[in-house]
Amino acid sequence: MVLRVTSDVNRTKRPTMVDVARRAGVSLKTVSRVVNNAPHVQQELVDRVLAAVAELGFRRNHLASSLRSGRATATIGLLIEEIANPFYAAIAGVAAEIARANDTMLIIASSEESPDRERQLLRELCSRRVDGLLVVPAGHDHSFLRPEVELGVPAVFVDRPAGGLLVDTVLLDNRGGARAGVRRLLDEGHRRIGILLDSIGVYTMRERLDGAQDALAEAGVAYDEGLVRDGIRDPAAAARAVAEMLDQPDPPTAFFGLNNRITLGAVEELQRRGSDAALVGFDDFESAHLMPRPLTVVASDTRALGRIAAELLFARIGGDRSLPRTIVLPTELVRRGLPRPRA
Amino acid sequence: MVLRVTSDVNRTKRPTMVDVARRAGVSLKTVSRVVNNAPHVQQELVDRVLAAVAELGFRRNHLASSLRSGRATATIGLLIEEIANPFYAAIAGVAAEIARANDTMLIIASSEESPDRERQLLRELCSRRVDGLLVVPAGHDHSFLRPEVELGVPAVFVDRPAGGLLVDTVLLDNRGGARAGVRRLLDEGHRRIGILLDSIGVYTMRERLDGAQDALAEAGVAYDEGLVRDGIRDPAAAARAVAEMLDQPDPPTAFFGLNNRITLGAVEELQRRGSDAALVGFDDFESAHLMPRPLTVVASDTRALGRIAAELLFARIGGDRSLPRTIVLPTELVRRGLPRPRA
DNA sequence: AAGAGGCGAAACAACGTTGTCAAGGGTAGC
DNA sequence: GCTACCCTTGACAACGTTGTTTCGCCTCTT
Repeated sequence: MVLRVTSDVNRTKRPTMVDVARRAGVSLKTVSRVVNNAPHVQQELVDRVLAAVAELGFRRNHLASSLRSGRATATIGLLIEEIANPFYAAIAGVAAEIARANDTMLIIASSEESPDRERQLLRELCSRRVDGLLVVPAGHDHSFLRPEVELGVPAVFVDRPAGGLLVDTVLLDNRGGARAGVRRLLDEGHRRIGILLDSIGVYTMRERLDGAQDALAEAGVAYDEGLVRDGIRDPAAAARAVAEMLDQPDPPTAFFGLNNRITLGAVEELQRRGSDAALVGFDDFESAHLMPRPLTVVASDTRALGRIAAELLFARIGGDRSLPRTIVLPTELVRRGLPRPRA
Repeated sequence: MVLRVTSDVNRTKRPTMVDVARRAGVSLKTVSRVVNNAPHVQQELVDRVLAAVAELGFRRNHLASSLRSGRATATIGLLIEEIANPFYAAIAGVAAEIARANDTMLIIASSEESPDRERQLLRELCSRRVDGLLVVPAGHDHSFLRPEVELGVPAVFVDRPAGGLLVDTVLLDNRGGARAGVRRLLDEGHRRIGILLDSIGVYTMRERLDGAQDALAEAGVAYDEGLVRDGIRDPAAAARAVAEMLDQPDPPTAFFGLNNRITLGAVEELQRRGSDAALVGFDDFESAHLMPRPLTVVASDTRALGRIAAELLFARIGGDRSLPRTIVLPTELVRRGLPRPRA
């Protein structure tokens, strides 16, 4: 027998089942059985193998394992806009919990609102043979995913619908929520309502704007495009927009912020000025109840959104072959913020 | 030639390079070359192969690829406590950005403060042959990672040090920051300062408590254990603790919240009562400047924490073999919140 | 015109694991 | 005592890809 000097020197290569087998004096297949807790292995051999595994620091190569077995990779992909945004962080949080409950790892990718990047990332996820995809879409055409979906990779779209692809979808009642929010302002007597939105190109924003228009139409108030500001990406931009609108002749007496970051910026500016303009915002946020002024928010259960989507995905992974569903979650109008100090 | 009926029927199996090769009438290896943009392939064959790839919807199997080539998997693992917490979300956000800049995917796993789960998840990540690990540790013993680290899997610990393992570490100046925060309260004349912390078992909490004690000692103020509340996990618990302490005889005139969630709960309770007790909090948060009362926070650059750690990790992945480093980032005392309304 | 050299393409092996099958040995049933 | 069956173990092939080697052919050189 050739003396092998590599036992301690060859630290650069990871030990494989072959190494473990040699060390334990058993066959490769027996190692495989022990590592996978397969039955019908003598206790003594099990012990020898486990000892060798521990001594060598062997760790099964998950890549080789799932390549050979053709079984699932126990990985799902989550595509969102941006992790640091609390809305997506909440979705990612539940997705992680549910993935964990299903012994599955979670790959998170950020599209940063770019359809190109979205396509590239989804392709990359597929190439890693994820068992399923959770997607908050940035683009409007997802037909490029059709081959994958037909090949059996389940996908669930979250918060916004897919374009050109019939898949499970979980949405919020954006239109109804916005309608209720604006109606509240109208009920309070406001007739000039400033509307602040991120980007009209985004599905949720269009829906919310439609809902706002619904409420205006129902109340017989003319829709004034001069009161709508598009392209507001962050709180600072929202604050500037509010400032500009208030400085105009015949300024708005109320504002409707179409997402949480916009609302935050609007609160800031109104507070800075001591303005008593009313404010309703879409999306709840953790510290909304501590806002220094009364604030009505169109709240939705973000965790439920993520949970339902993830559960649906794992049902599909588990073999559910029923027709794709679209689920719409309700929103709720909630009064938040601190009571206004007496004048 | 045998007529193959499988072309459209066999939708259940994914096309492989062999299928593409057959379709394009070239060898397997030529397909591999085309897919990998290798040189020395006739343009005509390239076109035929690409056409076959498109027709079949072929996507390279990344598992097989990195198994065979032995190259990196272009994946890193990030272990944190909980994604939904803004602190970790910020870290995950930068980690994702930097991973993306390095054409790498990011697997995020949540330990939920459980050392057992932490060990299990890290092992699982290693078994997937990630190229590197970013770890916000939950446990205190990480010697189980030694075999992996010695085998060349780089690991960078973030926010808390590793136990029993010499690896790169990026920390905040917890002790110095807490010392500065408490000193501010002492300078303002406070002598009874309530201290609220999550868990003394957590490194950062111990450090911050030590820093608070430093400041007290320097000012010659006796450390009163009765003013310290441990085990405060969420804002509601913080609010309850503040309420209890204020209802005691000889209540604190100031509070020090040792993390953002605790501070949030304390703000809430102080505001509810209209108490004028002072408050300093460790950790900044997005809406801190909108808090309804003056609030001094020990702010640190969370994104920098994540960025430096991720950059260090990719330097290691890129081949940096220098000795492990420990980097401590400074904190800053910042006045936030709204000016107190005139009495 | 013949040899050298290089390029294009294919055949083959291998990555680390698991599914399949076969074989040896022991035991139970008749 | 012999067959049949099960338990245990191992040899071998295969998953889908890429590194290596080989081979043929074309071009360039002298």
